[in-house]
Amino acid sequence: MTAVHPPARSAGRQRDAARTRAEILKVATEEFARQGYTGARVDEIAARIHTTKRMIYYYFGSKEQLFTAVLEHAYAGIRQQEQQLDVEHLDPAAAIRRLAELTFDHHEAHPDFIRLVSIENIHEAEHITASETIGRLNSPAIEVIGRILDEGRAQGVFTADVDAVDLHAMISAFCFFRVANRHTFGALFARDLTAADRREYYRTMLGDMVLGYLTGDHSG
Amino acid sequence: MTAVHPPARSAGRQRDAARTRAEILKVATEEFARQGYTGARVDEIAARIHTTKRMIYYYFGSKEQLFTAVLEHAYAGIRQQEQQLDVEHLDPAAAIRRLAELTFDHHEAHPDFIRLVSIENIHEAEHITASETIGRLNSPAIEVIGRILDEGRAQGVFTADVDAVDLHAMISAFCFFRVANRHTFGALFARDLTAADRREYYRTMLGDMVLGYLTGDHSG
DNA sequence: GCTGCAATTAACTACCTAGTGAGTTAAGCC
DNA sequence: GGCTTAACTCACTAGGTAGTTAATTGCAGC
Repeated sequence: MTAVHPPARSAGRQRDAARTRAEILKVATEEFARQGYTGARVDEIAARIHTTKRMIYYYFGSKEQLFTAVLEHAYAGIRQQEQQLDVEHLDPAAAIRRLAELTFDHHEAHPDFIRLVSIENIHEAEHITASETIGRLNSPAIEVIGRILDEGRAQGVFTADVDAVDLHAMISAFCFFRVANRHTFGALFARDLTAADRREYYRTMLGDMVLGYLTGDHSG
Repeated sequence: MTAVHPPARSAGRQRDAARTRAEILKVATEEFARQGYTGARVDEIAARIHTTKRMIYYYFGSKEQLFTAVLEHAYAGIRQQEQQLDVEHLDPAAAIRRLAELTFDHHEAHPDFIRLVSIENIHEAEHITASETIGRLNSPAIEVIGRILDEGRAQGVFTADVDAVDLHAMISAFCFFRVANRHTFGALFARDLTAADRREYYRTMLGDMVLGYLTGDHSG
């Protein structure tokens, strides 16, 4: 908490541990998201924020630990956003649709997060698994979905045999695929899943899909 | 000379261009799927089939071209399998469910393909885009879905405003996510999306979801 | 059995890359 | 001002890494 930052000195950066650490984390997030874990270069991260590679090892210990810190930070951001979910004042169908749309918007707004998750899956979630903090965070979204499902079933509008985690998977699958696989899908089928003028269409499609499932006929 | 080496004509593998090329492609597929494009090692691919790195450059020119060849080969395999789709003798609802289930089964049976597609998306589909052959292959699945949709609408059972490509995206999203993201999803929500004893449940869920969407109420 | 060429081998190059050893400088404290 | 230490810099290592040069060998056609 430096009250006054004197103007930058000619040689070397100002000494500000918190800022340096935060900058490393931010640029590392971009680099890992862009290049993948193996493709990211520690030197490049250092160069982009005008520090040295040595500082990265000073603060994070290793490339692996840096990547783990990046993932932890990214997931913490998501969970924080989920805390602000406010859909339970709606009727169950509207609440689920709204929640799905918020997931949809979130994925679209954070493509780098999507890339990080894809990359972490290529590595079979080894960093997340090793992380102390990520697993402990429980997901507000799951709890919200659980309560909406209970209410919807109590009212008799939801007929599907599904729990909150699997419904979350269904919603995430649609939102994630649309962003993560847009490049290959676009190349193969000549359709841009993230085109601005189709955005509302897909948002509605998602809600219709989830509600179609929850309220549909399940006799076979 | 090499009295110590009893079998084989002492030094070197047998000369068989087709076999060598095929082996390179097969092992390269595994390596790229496991390690990602940047993480894969040309030396390692060569070592695993007891040839030299030079042969890889002899047959494929560069690491990038090798990866492109791997993608081309993988996609060709898929399209070939799609040729054998035989669902149009069923009524539209059953046909769509069956087709979705075949996609589901295919994704589950080919996790390495899923990984390759994830990896190629990290690279923004640059290799697929550069490929001469992949784009030309048109997708039998899209055409089959298109005909089923037409028939379903003609019969009045399908009400959703969707075309074949977007419906294919919906089905793929569910199947792809379940395999591709199973590691992070499992670590975060303690649920194994690919557990054998939940397989039928998810298969049914997919069909219910797609048919719930196609036959559901779309008034909002 | 010789010859031309495709297939294969081995030994390189030139650069990259994660990680480190060890010293230097600024800031807070007395 | 002098001391302490966190924050920072610089130069280095040791092993990897894609790609190459050039020589060799087996096989098909003659």
